[in-house]
Amino acid sequence: MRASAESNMPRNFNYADAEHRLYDWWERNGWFKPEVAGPDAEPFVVSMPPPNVTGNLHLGHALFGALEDLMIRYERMRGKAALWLPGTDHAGIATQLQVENMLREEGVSREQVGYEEFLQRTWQWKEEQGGAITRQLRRLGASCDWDRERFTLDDGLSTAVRQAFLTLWEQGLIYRGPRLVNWSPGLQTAVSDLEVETREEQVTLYYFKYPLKDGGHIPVATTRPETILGDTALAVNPADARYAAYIGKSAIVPILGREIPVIGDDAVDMEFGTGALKVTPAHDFNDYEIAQRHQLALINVLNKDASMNAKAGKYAGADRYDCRERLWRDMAAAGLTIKTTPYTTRIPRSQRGGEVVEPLMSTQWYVRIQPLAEKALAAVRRGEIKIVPEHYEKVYFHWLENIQDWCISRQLWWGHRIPAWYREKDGDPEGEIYVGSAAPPEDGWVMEEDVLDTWFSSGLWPFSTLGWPAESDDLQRYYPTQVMETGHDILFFWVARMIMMGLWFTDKPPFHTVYLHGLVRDKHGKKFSKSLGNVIDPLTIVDKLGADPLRFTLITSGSPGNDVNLDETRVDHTFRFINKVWQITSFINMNLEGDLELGLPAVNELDLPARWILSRLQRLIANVQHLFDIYQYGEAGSQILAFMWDEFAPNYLEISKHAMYAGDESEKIATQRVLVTVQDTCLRLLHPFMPFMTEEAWRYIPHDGEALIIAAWPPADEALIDAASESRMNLLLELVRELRNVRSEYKVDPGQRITALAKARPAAAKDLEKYGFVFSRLCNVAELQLLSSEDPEPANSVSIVVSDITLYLPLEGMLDLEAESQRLENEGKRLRQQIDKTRVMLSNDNFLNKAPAAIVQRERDRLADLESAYAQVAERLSSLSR
RNA sequence: GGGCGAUUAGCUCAAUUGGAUAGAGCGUCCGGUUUACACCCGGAAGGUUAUAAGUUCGAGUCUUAUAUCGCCCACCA
Repeated sequence: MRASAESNMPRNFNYADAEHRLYDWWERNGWFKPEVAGPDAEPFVVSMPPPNVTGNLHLGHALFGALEDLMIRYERMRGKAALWLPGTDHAGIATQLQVENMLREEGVSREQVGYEEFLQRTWQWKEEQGGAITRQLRRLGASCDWDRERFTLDDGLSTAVRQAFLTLWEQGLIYRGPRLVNWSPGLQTAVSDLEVETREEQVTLYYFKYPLKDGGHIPVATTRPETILGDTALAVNPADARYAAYIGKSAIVPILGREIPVIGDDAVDMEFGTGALKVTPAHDFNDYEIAQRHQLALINVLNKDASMNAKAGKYAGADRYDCRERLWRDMAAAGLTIKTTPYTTRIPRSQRGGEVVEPLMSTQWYVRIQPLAEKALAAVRRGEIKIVPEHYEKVYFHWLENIQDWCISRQLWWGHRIPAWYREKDGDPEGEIYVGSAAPPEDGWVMEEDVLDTWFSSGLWPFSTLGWPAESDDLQRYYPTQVMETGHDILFFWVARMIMMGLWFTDKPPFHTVYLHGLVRDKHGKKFSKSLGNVIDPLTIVDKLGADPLRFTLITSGSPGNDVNLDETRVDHTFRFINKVWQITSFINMNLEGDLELGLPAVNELDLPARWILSRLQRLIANVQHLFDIYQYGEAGSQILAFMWDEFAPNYLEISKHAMYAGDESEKIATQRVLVTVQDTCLRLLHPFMPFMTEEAWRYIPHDGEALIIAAWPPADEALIDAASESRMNLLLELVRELRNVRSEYKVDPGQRITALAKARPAAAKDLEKYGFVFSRLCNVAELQLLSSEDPEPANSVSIVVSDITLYLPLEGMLDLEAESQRLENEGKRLRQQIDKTRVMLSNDNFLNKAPAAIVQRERDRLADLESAYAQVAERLSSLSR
């Protein structure tokens, strides 16, 4: 078919104008929707990791946006029903904190405004702020199906959450009970193990005397003296000769005077501290286990805000740290203290807010996770789900093999209320529990106030967003999804839980591949932080340079699973690459007139440069395809860039000017068709990386189809791979390189058109004769004259030797015989070294027998070339010295 | 204490069935208003691929050890 291109192409790509225009155009035409591919198309579905609904776009979002949009656009071009399903997360703690901060600025607390009002304010905040993150994703070019956008607290997802909870409850996999939990005193909620981060910190280790009832004492060390008030035993190792005799005796809790037993337990490390351990089961996980073994009492001495409670005696009401100081002073006064030493240990802090978390007894809801974990382990072990990069599978296995029951209740207001009701029985207000999708009809039932961990709803995301538990059309067509692309930091939080819940509720792996990306850091590998002042706002980059440069840079700056260090000079460089692609398009555009037949001329109508560039193009397509298949998008992008910037633009474009300006009509058209084909292919390959510029540029070359976004992904055409043309052309390009080099070395005025004389064997001579214009275009050689082998060597010339070709550049007046001899000698030495090396290799029987034939042949060819070149250099040297 | 990853040019990074002279960008130096592009073009310098041993015809790539850095997991008070 024939097609024409739009004319009047602007000199530069105006991203600011084009980005909005194109995005609207794409969306208006329904091209983000999977339906564009037709009902029989194979689906390709990615569930977007839902960002915090009130969040703002940061580079982490930009990275996942760039990667997922790349995958989606690629599969869309391959004809799949590509669905990128977007959405946002209510993000329980994070959002609640934001609203609480807002209230604090108004001078009120959450408790003061009350539950109903607080929820209303939070919804209002969500409505006001909730659009920001999705608007920002649009600016990146994210081709999501916005009609299918979901929110973890919307009605459908709330139904899914209740259904999941009820099912697990009915299966006996949810239980409620008092346990020691990680308690966040500031947030006043339980948090899961995963939400606690421990970091080494400098603290004090307090040594003191634990008085014994019968007199004397046992020395003990602790980092948290206030927990002494909750001690219910003193433990020593039965094998410890110092203390074994005291087992069975009683000790007296300092200040409080409570009597507690001295017990023996292997868990006590004789080497550490004093070798004796105070046991506080209500405030220490380790002690809790000891208490279970010895049936010790639990005494909780902390309130929910981490102040001391009535059990702490005279310290009741004091903050935990005040109590620590006061108690220590009092103990010192009583002669019970020994010493304090500085000590480095890991302190547990809340991931949100960073306050020190306290182990505290409280009643919480748990998921008995073992059965779910086993399915999730099996799915990855059997290869039904693959993790990229693969080494994360080990991490995944280790976590799931050692998984603890999941505390799913949170004492927050913003979230999914746990569908449970309590009724008073025998004086216990929670004596009866009812779990169901709605309140029981009778009077007297009070709904559970706790909400579910945000990750409970996120865990259902791949199928809840498609309509589950209803057997909706979308669920049938688009579930299971294909790739889960997300950060490795939420492998446990989210990915593992999606796998567990997906397998449990739908009996299918929710996706077949997990692609993990790393953290985006600054150019020196430092985490972005406000205090360091190194934060880079992706939208500032988008405003300044456009979305395409940011996307391409993020994708090509790292490899899967590894952190991405973002160097802003690379964004600038990509910006220039985008301009380069635009300029190539512009060149082609201005060298077309009217219609052009699309596709390539017959191979026998193609000249050497055309065969060469098309062969290179096919190799590029094949490489990119392979790299996409193994998720190496960064390398794929770099290869496209290298092809366009280092081969197509500087060489083929320049060479094509010959046919374009000096060729006959058929040469001209053939060349135009090659140019258009190569550029069309490159734009298609680049589209998933930089959708805006490529879409806009595509309009300016003749093309078939309405839009690049829905154009077909190019297949590699093996028939066009032409190794012979590549090596013939490489010879010419190598000569060009050498020529430029010599010109530069001899400081020949770049504007000066020089003459070159050549001696070559017949085959190469033919190419030199026919394609002499290559030298004219690429290194300003006005004329290339072929000499016969009988011709004398031109006097006063510099010579260039490549393979079996010698070029002579008569540089009258510039030639320094001494320097030229030196140059040739160096060249000869270099060749000699390589010849020796290659000969050694080729005389090694092991190499000849074991290396693949193609490799051996390559070395033989290389040796022939090197020897031929060496002979010419040697001859040239001897004639210079005559 | 266990596990994982990284270590390549001054800086930031590539190099995926092991195969030619280890590539880019930024920075540095030299030279250019060549009608697609100064958001450009040409040239140059810069590397014992952390160290040591091993496997192999051949190692940046595979194995082992060491060093340094980073991350994850774990109940030494």
